[in-house]
Amino acid sequence: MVVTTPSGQFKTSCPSSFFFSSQPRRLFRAKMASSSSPCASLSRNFSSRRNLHFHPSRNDPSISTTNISSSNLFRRPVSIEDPLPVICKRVRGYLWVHCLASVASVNQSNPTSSLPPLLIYNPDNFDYEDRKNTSTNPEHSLDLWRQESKRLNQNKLDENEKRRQLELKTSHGTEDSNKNSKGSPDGSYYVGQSFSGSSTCSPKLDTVEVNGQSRPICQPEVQNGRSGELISVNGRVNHKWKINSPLKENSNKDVHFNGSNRQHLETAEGNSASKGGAKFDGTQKPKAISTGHHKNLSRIYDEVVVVNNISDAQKVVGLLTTEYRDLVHACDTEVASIDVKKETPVNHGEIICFSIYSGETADYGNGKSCIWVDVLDGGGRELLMEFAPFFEDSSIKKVWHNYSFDSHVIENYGIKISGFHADTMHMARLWDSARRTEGGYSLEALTSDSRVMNEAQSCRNRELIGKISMKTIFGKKKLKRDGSEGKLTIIPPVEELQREEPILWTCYSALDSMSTLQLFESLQKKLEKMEWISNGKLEGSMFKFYEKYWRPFGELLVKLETEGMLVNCAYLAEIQKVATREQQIAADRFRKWAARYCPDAMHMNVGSDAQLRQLFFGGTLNSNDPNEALPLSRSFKVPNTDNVIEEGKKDPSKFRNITLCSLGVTMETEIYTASGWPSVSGDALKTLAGKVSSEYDWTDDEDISTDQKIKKEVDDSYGTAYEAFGREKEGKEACHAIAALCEVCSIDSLLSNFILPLQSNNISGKNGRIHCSLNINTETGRLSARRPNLQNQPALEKDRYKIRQAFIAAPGNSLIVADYGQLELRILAHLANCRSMKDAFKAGGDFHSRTAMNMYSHIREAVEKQEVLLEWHPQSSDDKSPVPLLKDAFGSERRKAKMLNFSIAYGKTPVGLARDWKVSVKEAKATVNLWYSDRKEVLYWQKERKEEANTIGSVKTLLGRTRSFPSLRGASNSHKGHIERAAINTPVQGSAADVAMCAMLEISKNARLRELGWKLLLQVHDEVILEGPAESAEVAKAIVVECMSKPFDGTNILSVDLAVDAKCAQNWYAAK
DNA sequence: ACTAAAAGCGCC
DNA sequence: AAAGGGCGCTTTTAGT
Repeated sequence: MVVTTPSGQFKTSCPSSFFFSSQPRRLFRAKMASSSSPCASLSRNFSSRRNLHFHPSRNDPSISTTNISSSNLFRRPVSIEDPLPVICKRVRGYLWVHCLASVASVNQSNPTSSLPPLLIYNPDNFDYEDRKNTSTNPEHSLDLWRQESKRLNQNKLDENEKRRQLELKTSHGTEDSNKNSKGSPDGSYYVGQSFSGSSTCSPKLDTVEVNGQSRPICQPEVQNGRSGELISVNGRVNHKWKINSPLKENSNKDVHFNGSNRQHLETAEGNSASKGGAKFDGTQKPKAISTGHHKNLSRIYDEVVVVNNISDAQKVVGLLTTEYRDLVHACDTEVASIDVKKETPVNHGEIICFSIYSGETADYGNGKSCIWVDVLDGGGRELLMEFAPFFEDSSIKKVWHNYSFDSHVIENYGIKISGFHADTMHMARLWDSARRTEGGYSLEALTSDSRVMNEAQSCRNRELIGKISMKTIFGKKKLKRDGSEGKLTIIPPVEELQREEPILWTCYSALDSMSTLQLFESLQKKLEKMEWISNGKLEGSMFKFYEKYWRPFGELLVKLETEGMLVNCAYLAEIQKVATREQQIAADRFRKWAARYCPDAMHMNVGSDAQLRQLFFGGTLNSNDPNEALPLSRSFKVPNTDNVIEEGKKDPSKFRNITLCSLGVTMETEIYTASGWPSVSGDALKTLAGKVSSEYDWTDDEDISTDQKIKKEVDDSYGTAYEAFGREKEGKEACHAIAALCEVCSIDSLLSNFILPLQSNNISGKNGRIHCSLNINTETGRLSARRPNLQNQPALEKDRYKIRQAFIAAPGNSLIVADYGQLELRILAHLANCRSMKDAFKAGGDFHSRTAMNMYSHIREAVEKQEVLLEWHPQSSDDKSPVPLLKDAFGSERRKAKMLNFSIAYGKTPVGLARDWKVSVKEAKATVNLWYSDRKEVLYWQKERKEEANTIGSVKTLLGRTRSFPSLRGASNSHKGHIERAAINTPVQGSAADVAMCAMLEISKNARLRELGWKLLLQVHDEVILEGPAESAEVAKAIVVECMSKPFDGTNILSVDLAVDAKCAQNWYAAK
């Protein structure tokens, strides 16, 4: 897409989202590149970079259509109600906007004839003259657009309906409608909502693998590492480390999974027999196996019963459900057609095979003990369904490694798994929560660790204990051009392996379930040897803990994931428009200002830290190493937005260099990054800007009211940039400009972290519900959420676009959002048995005010004399308290008290507080002492925990989970400090997690809630969200509050009450 | 072309 | 000598 002016020259500053600007001034035309895309209904791309400049993408490989992974996309269906057919994606920071070709295309020879003018508007540059000259007008073309999208949408719906019908007829799979026949080269063809997930078994039509980047085999128990050496620089703590990320360490480092993993089941029902037969008819010999691994692995084959036809399946299922029904069975699936890094397994992924291992005593034929079922080619679905009686039998014990994933994938076939017995990943976490830095929790890492496996019972293949990674077995070094081996390891797609290397693949896959069972046995023994002390009482072994809590909890979490949260995508699309517009305005403000000092700043990427750092702090020394300094000016490669033709070149190149110099004044900063460079974080920028508005328009002073408002602002609301720029108008302008920059950054963050990804298809299943994965994978026992992380959605005050409003209840339903009040502080009061805190909680009311009162005698006196009130609950809107409230009269004291309440549980030091409060360390220390003076028990308890960590090397939570600190020995002092703070915090945070877990179990156990149809959807540490019929919302709310207040089998074992606040509403925002 | 590191930011 | 715990995710940039 090329953006031109009427004269044919390229223009910049054409924001992407100004479809309906209220004050358009110039119309930009879009020139349609002739497209060979099969999806002619889409235009080429409009592109805009993160700095929201439009630029032509003609010859730009970085934004060419071919290298865009479809998974980068978010798509919006063209609906009748919402006719803007926008398909955006982010590629290396650039926002792409696709528009319908019929609308966006333009006749090149006569540009005015066919371009609908509303495509993209820029309010600053709209040319009224131009508009007059065109025969089209925005209103008219909007109608055209609506008609066109309606028509297209209808076509797609019809097509989809046909397909669905077809799928209902054919019982499994569909014809490969692969990437060649669908979609444009970038995979960005139109997909309506109804397109995805229309059949659990069907190939996903809305995704196309472009680069084969995705990981085809799915064991998403592996995740990024986090932990390591702590370094801190100028008052900032940073975790600088590289710790074994199991994923990278074991399987994915330098591994390239070749080819598409988007292929799927073939139709060919008739092939079933021949294919299956050909594979394992006994005439085929294993391929020559050279490596030791392969040799060992192939021995597994003697243990494996290959099931690839119905009658064999019936035979083994018969054994599983009768003779061997009382054994513990380990199960594992292998799944294709899913990108586990980006997609939820709910309504995604296809099983190509699975294995069941019941221990060596089982005999499924010829003495073979492991079942391996081929469900890839032909008849696979029927074969899988034969196993439903086994999977669905609640009395048959099944063990999994990362149950969540396998459960979802199997449930995609309509099988409701029951009989969950254990998840070895959770057991391993319970046994040792510190493996993140010691190998992780992947099946491979666990089963290859003799410390984990030494309790496994001996088995015939003793030397084979342990999973072997795909990389080890199937990885091949990619050959370089000269024939030598490259660094990159290539692994073919799993379907290919299953077809091309059937024996090795069978062994690999069967080994997973065999390893899982052995791992289970070993971990069970280990947990049985661990004492379980809950709230000071010996309760038995930690395996009992597992059975009582984490087994049902693990199962519950899967249910939550399956439910998912309903998201209002139309709303998100709306706020996206608003956010993009506001970001654009702010970005323009900043850029115009910056260009006065450094012309090239007009074209800079305000999303680039390096460029900002150069602009503001060019020449500044590195605070770690005074021998290093930022250069005075530096050149950056930016996309050639303006198609500037550089010297000696004919055509404009894709990129060009801009030179950023510093602004010419010395900016002071106290905030540095870990590596010693000046920070350009939001905090740092806000220090420069001060608390001033970003609205200031310094280019024209016509807006008097704004001007007056500015004048009223006192000087001290300006930040440090005011002084740096000479304390005059220039200084003020600098502050306003930097404030605008802050706004750009924060809006950008909201957009790219929340608004855009929430609209993506790959994290939602059918029905527009988002299914994040909830993991028990933290050191403290808290949950974490991924894909997407629903636990960090913007909270009330900061949620300027009310993103939580997008999380809604289904029609006729309502949400209940219930959260604990000061859960961690209550836990601390209980654990430390702190009189003062417990009294304050017993008294109720505003805890922080009460803390302030207890800290400061003058406040206490004021309260006693009834000069101020601790709290006031107005009965009506004009009901005012007779005397001032404490939080108003003694605001700063209460703020300090509140800050301390939260900080002390985390182990914050006086130095840190002094920095936050901008007071001396001495003063901060005095305040901290004031806090402790009334809470000696807390001080003592914290000291105990530190000693416990130092002597025993571990601490415990309320319900008796242990967190150990293996890295304690040989730790540096700063590392030791970190461990001690963690030792203080873990019992608090971990016990709070225990309470939240119990509350969820209590809620899920509640028969009444179940009858009423209420279901848990999500947990955010001290908050749970449920959805159910609106008519029973109030009843359900009361039950939820009851469950949460008495979460331990209907009682509260704590010595403090648990305060619960609950609300019902249609969306998450309203319910808080 | 792919990856890792660094920086930053969202939540409780 | 530094100085708040626990997470997940995105982006840019540099290195291979």
